[in-house]
Amino acid sequence: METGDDLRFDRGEQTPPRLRGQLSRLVGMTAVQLRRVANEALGDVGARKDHFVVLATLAEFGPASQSTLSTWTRIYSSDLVSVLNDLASAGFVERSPDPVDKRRNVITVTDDGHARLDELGRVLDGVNEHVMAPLDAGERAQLFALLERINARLNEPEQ
Amino acid sequence: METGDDLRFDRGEQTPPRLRGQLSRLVGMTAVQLRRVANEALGDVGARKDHFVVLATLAEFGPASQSTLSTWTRIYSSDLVSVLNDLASAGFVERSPDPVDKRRNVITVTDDGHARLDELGRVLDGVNEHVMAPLDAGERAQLFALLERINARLNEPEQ
DNA sequence: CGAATGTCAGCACTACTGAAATCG
DNA sequence: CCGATTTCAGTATTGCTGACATTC
Repeated sequence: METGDDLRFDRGEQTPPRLRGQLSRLVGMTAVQLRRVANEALGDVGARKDHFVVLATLAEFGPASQSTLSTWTRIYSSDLVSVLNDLASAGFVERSPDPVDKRRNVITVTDDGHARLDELGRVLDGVNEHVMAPLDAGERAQLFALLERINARLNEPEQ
Repeated sequence: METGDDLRFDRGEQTPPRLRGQLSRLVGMTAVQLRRVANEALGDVGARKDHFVVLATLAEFGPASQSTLSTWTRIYSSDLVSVLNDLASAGFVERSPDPVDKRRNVITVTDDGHARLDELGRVLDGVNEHVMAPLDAGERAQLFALLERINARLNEPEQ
């Protein structure tokens, strides 16, 4: 099954030049892999990515309604519901009705929630360190800066 | 609904430091946006991302079986089927049985396929130019180089 | 009334798995 | 019999939309 097979010679991990120049492909492949390793690490401690995002945002900016939390985190309000269900039932946040506006809930991080945030932070720091090991501090800063500029461009009002 | 509302003061697009240091979040957000603009542009001419990937790979490396095409493109064989159905029914590739191994198909790009590849290439080049406009040539090269090193790290045999 | 908020149900896309049929 | 190839069916995750009830 090996000899005379002219369709399976090894191109290995090569990529055609036309594809190599596509930023969306390179970023996309990287994103998939990064998400995979991050989710694996978080899954080991029973968490998901959005748990960390919500806890970190609340810890930094203070209590908020779900709608403001949605704009801060860029997580859709509809998706926030199940994330907050998870966090609340585990005792990491408290979801209490806002006395001055009965449409809203006020979301607050508990002490357990701060501890959880620290735990998830350590997990993710480990992942980041492992992934970025080949880059020195200057290169890491440069990568972040370049990606943030691309991001800013993508978030500009179109045209 | 504005006065006395201490839950909605504007944090704007700020991001907590803990989140700003997460490579997976930054790359993930960038990937989502890049995919969106690329898909919009490709959708305008009735194509999808994988169509370009397959055509570009076949044009560069020559005819191949679906299984080798799968390893070259990193598209799962099961997902390749519908992509090739699209391309074949539009006349951009030919899927003919391999005479020396009746399990395989040989996939070949047609003349129309090469024209289509050029068309999609122009479309995507336009997208890339628009997105990377704020970066000069050196910065673009650096961004690609850094991402490729991260990618190589992620593709290392684990540990 | 119109607008905002939280909730639910569902869609589209993508990465991925499993199994079956055919053939080497 | 074992393994490779193509195909189909289906799962899980995620970004996103629409609708609804409640409240401002």
